[in-house]
Formats: sequence, structure tokens, C-alpha cells
Amino acid sequence: MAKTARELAKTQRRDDILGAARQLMRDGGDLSMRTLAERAGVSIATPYNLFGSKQSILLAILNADLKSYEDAVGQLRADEIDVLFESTGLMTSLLGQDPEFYRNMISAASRDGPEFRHMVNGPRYIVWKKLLRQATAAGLLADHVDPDAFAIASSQLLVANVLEWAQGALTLQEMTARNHYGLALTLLAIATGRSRPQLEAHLRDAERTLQQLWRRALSKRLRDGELNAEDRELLADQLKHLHTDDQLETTQ
Amino acid sequence: MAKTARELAKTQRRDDILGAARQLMRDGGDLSMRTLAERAGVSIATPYNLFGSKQSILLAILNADLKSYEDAVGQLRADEIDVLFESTGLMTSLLGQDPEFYRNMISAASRDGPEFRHMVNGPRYIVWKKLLRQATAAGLLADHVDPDAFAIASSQLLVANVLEWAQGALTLQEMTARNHYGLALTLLAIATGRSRPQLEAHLRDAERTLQQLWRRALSKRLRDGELNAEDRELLADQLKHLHTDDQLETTQ
DNA sequence: TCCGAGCTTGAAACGTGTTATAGCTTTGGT
DNA sequence: ACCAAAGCTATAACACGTTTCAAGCTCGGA
Repeated sequence: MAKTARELAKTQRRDDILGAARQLMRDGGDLSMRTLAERAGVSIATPYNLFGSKQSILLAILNADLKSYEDAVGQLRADEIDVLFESTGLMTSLLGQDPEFYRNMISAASRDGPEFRHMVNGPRYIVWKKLLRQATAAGLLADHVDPDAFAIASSQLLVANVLEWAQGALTLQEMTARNHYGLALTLLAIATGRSRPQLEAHLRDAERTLQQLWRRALSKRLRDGELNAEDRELLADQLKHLHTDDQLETTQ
Repeated sequence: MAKTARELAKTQRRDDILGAARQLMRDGGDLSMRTLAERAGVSIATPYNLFGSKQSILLAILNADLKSYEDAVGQLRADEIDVLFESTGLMTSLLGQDPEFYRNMISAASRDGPEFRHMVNGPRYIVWKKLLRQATAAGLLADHVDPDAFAIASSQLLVANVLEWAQGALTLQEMTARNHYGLALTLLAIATGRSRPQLEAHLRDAERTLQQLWRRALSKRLRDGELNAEDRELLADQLKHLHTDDQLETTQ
């Protein structure tokens, strides 16, 4: 494909636009079509000719990255259950490579219209279902459940967490812990005897991590915060209920 | 409050604006601040003086409705487990009362910024946690799980389903079924022996409903659809895997 | 070599949410 | 009854995504 010089120039322009969008997303944050066109050395009309809309440009970029994520998932070597957890860890790594960029990208791409969900729930979802089927075939998940219904419910939790992270409501750490928690929780509902202990351990781990994160966040707000006495008491009360020994080192 | 005539006039204008927004959302769909101001008999600057932003207006409306929803949830009388399912049923009723309106409202309110999530996850979430605590106290849910972590995970599924419905990706029926499914699934993970049979029945019911809905949607697409042979074969194959006896009467 | 097709360009325009400013009306206190 | 302030109105403006359109360029094929 792309034989003639004209077509070459066209794909060149496409790449220029996508590259400029990546770069602007990375350091700018807000990406306007006019600055994008200027940065790509192209007229304002050209991105619309080549992509149709701003959203299409963002989705094209995200799509490429998600494709490479999928490939990485395909190369995971682990227990049929652990591979599910590790695939969410890969997502964390991907987002952590360039948080600014992905945050802007995802929140901008998911803002307008259902295309984002469509993209995520379409092709990606097949990979997820395949992983679940493998776990079922290995006798680690009950085989009487509908794979579609379960795959939808479990993946929804993961997508929701990523979106919350993109909106700035979660740290990457908390997103990961929530992913693990939600995954362990839903899997536990359809676990077989063989996988139950493993999943319960995952659930406990995720729960403990979440409690530690919350505890640390609460202490921080109590220390730093300019709050009135009422709020302060409320926070202190919440903190008391998180009776977990908090011994982690990393501070986010 | 609202003693002086000036303040009375102010709250009057507030109500006019909210009422006009409700009405425009209902039949128009897209709500522009200029038409909103015109319809409310007010200048374009006034809504910004009184509310600050378009989103605040939408959130104010949604908030009022969610409050009445909460009251209805508080008056539910049922088994500690079933009350959870029925509270999602109440949500379905609320949305079903004026689907156009709520669809536009929710998708518009959730589009920009984290305020929507903040509103939903804030006050509403307390009610949800209370219901879960009651079920735990009744011995129907394991008491060793962190109530916050579980409440977050389970409510995320419900919110995600409502958002997908608002975006037009789900019928109200399918949203309800997904809510029941996700709820049964997550609860099952922390069920005690007493509640397990009940939850398994809920899960089976939701699963069957989903399969019926999917089956019917697939048949419809096969009947109506202008599709190429390849897609047609794919759909027929999917349909075969949904080996459920489809005996419902209602059609959408 | 040269024409025509395909594509980019530049600019203008539309509708959007939002803000700023200047003027006018209303109102509460004296 | 009047004055000053509070607060609304009208209007213009900004930046944004998006569309449109005439004009021009560049390359592929004859």
C-alpha cells in the first residue's frame, strides 16, 4: 500500500498530524485544532480531510497504543488466573510511561460521544474474553456462567477505574489496587475450588493496599489541610476505622 | 430564608432557569445557553451569575431528582439482599419516567469534568454503603470485607451501566439486567451460606434475561439488517451459542 | 509536455460555552 | 422621597471545533 508519491505524501501528513498531536498532548495538555495544524505544518482544513474530526485523531493514537498493549498481553506467561491480574498491571505500566499524555488523551477521547467506549469495548474485549475462556478451560473458573455477561461486568470495572484515573480522581497506585480488587471480587464469584484460595489472597492484598493508600491520604489531609473542626473530626474518625498497620515505604 | 423581595426575585429566576432547562432538555435535546436564557426570559449573563456554568445547572437538576430517588430507596421494605436489587429497579423507574430527558441530562452532565462523578460518588454512595452494612449485620454478607472497597466496586458497575444507557448503547431493559447481574456477581463473592442460594438465583435470572435480550437483538439485526454475507454468518454463529429458550412476550 | 484529477490551502463563517463591560432598573435604608 | 448600592441586561468579544468554498498546487498518465 501507499505506492504513488501522492499517497506517500498523504500518509506522511497523517503521521505528521498524529505526531504533532502526541507532542502537544504531552506538554500542552489542551490541544486545539488550530495549534495542531500549525505545529504539523499544515492547514486547519487538512486534519479534517484526513481524519474527519478531532476525536478521530485522538482515537487513532490511542488505538495504536492499545494495540501494542494487546500484543504485550498476548506474550504474558503465567498462571491462567494471574495472567488476568498481570494484564491489568501492563495497563498500569503503559499509563505510567507517560501519565500526562495518557491522562489528557483518555479524558479528551472519552469526553465526546460513545466512540471511545465503542473502541474499548470492541476489539479489546475479545482479548479479555479469550483470557477468561482459557481460565475456564483450565478448570479455574466455573464453566456454567455466560462468558459474555461475565466479561462485560469484569471489564467494566477496569475501564471505569482507568477513566477515573484519567479524570484525576485516582492515583495510578489506587487505580491498580482497585483493578485488582474488582477483578478478584468478580472472579471469586465464579471461582472453582482450585482457584478460590489464590483469588482470596488477591482480594486481601488489594484490600490491604487500598486501606493503606486511604489511610495515608487521610493523614496527609489532616496534616496539610486547612479544614474546619467538623471536617477534621470526621476525617479522624474515618482514619480510626482503617485499623491497618501501615508499613509501606513508597509515597507516590 | 429569602426574605427580601430581591432575594425572592432571585430564587424565582433560579427556578425559571432550572424549569426552562428541564423543558428544553425534554423536547430539544441539545440545550444551548442562549436558547436557555431566551426561554427563561432572562439575559445570557444571568445563568452564569446565578449558577456559574452550564454544568452546574444540569447538576442542580440531577441532584434534585437523585435526592427524591434516595428518599424512595429509604422507604423500600424488603429482604436486606433484595432491597439492593430493588433500589436499582427504582433507578430504572426513575429513568424510565422520562428517558429522553434523563439521557440528555446525564450524558451532558457527565461529559465535562469530574463534577458529575463527584456528585454521584459523594452523597449517593453513603446510602449505598448503609444498605450494604445492613445486609452484613443481618448475616447475609461476610463481615470480614472492607465496606468501602466493596461499595466502590459494586456501585461502579451500576454507574457505568447508567452511563452506557445515557450514551445510547443500552436499552433500559438491558441496563437493568446488567445492574442485576453485576450486583449479584459482586455480592456472590462475599456472600454467606444463607444468602448464596438467593444470589445465585438472581445471577441466573439476570443471565437469562441478558441472553434473551441479546438473542432478540441479534435476530432483529439478521432480519432487518443490510449486512454483507460475512457479518451475517458471524451473527448467525453468535446466535447459535445463545441456546436459550426465548419465551418472553414484551418486545423492547 | 501538458492537461486534468485529486488534494491542500487559506479564509471566512457558524454555533458553542464563557467572560467582561457598561448601563439601567430595582430596592432597602435613611 | 431620595440615594447609593446591588444586580440584572444587553452587547461585544474570545477561543473552541467544525464546515464550506473558491483558488491553487502537484503529481499521474497520455
